[in-house]
Amino acid sequence: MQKYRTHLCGELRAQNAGEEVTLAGWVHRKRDHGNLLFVDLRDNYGMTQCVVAAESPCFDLLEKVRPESVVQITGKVVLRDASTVNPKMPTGEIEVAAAQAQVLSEAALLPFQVVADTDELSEEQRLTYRFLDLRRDKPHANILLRNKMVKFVRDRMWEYGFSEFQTPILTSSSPEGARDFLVPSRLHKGQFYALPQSPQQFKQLLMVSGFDRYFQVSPCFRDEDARADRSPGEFYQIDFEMSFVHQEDILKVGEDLMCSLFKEFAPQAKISDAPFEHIPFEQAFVTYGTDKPDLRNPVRIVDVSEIFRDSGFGLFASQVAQGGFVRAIKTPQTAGKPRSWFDKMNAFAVEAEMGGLGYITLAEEGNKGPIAKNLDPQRIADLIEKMQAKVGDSIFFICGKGMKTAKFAGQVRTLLGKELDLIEKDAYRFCWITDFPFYEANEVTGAPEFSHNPFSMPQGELDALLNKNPLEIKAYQFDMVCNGYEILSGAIRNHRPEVMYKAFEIAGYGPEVVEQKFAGMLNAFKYGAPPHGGAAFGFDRLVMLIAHEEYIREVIAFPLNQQGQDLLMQAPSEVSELQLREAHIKVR
RNA sequence: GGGGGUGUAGCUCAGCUGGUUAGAGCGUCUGCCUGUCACGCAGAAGGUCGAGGGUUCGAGCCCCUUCACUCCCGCCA
Repeated sequence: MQKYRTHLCGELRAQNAGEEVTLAGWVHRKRDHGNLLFVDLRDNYGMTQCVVAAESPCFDLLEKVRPESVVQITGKVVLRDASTVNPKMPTGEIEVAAAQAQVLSEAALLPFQVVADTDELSEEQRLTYRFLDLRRDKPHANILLRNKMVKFVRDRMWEYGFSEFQTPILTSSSPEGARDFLVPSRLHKGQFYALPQSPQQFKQLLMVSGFDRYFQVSPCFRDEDARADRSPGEFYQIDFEMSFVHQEDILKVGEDLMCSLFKEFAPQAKISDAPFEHIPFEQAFVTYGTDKPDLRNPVRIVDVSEIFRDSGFGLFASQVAQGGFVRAIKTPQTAGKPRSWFDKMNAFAVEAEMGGLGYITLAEEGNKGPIAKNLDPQRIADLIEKMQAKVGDSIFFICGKGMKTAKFAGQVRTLLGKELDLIEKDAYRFCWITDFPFYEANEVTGAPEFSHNPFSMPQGELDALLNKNPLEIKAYQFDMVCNGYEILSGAIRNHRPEVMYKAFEIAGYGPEVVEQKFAGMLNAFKYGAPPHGGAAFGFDRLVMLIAHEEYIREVIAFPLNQQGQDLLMQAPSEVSELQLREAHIKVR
């Protein structure tokens, strides 16, 4: 039987001239000169121009065939004249003189132009016809990039001595965290499986089983609303877990993996050297106003509350006296900005319902701005010293209480970085956020409750739980952040039942709750569990960063839309009465 | 659940202060064209202005309701 193709569409070069070849692919573009026709034939690997003379037996067929049809073309490779060489195409030195052609699959009229490089298509169009969208250069390249990255990561993990596992997709509802996707059980009326939010408990059980180092490219399911950097429904993690390790051993693996991955796939970019900076969680909210700082932005936030304590500037002084704080942001060479620019910054604060954004500008002829008039010279001098500010700089002030104000300072930092074009270009800047609080106070009652992850080990272990103020206990828990995205979350796990009981007791749960919620794991820990810990990278986000995409759906072949629907497969959809009956489901 | 934006030809969009027959580019179709590579030239077809209601002599434009998509907040151990 004749082969569909002898060569790929990106393959032919000048040295193939004279060979008879057969290509198969999609009709990318046609240029019809009446008695001479050019057909660009495209496949996964590239594009080749086929030239069809009026005398060719396949002229009529190719002249009529629609774009995006799949055709097979046989002919001789011919060198192009110097004047008709196309230096933009890798195959531009040659063309195939079509002698025979066959339409393998005729394309209907297209809903949109697949090859148009100017029009931005709507998300809805693209996802409804995702198979066409994925033929386009950039989406196609993104998926291939993802494919290479997953192989790279897998190879590295194997080199590091990790074993690869598969863990169940049909499992039980997890006690904390996001909303579960539920799957009704046919055999057990009224009972449900849940899709895993992560393989958390399974990977810990594998450690108890003695496998030492686990990893998985693992699908995770969370029934929460979408964001630009958060795909609805499902996503993939590079999940790993290690036995007999301390926190720094896990960090080392994460750093090595990221440094090698980003050097491989973003060789031109500037990349943080390992070890990455460690920023304690609470410090992150002071200096950056967020727990996922973009370190490409050089702007920093400084606490200057003490300078305003008991000062003549009543508004700030009274906030400080009431337990609030004043945070300052220095911006270089902004004193010359027009008044309107400072007004714009202030308007941002007003819109965020933060009152306003006071500032001082340090100019030769004297300090200006609303704050300068109300603060005595000594305090201004202290401020300038603390901020290491100089003539030409401005200092912005954020004053208030609590997390809301801290986060607002972070928004101002981001705005100023963008506004003044200070964000470092072509760079990936990594850091660790460490020392997450183990408990946080309930907003209403003030009682301690788990702030993040009840699986993680409190720093100081049982001793800390017994002797410290719960709200001051930190966890061996950490995130990795790159360019403002949280790309990893991990922890040293709590593998001691007695510590777990105590940790839950402080959060207000009796032993029966621990036994009920973590039956499997707790039972396993009673029979000899190694100290262990691990982490998981958000793989889609890594691809997104390297592909320079703003939206995570750009690196997922078949993403759900924002409403969690698959427009192509029409999911979710209604099911038959029989299916419902077997699943013991009655739809109201 | 809340807030913002968008919705006009197959696609991407314009449409002024409410005023004649709703436009452009691309695509499609027809004709012409032997060196293009986003080929070119000439012509044609193509519209429930998201839907419903209202105001008005008159609505793509104003008002109300509603739907869809999208971005953000909530949510995401």
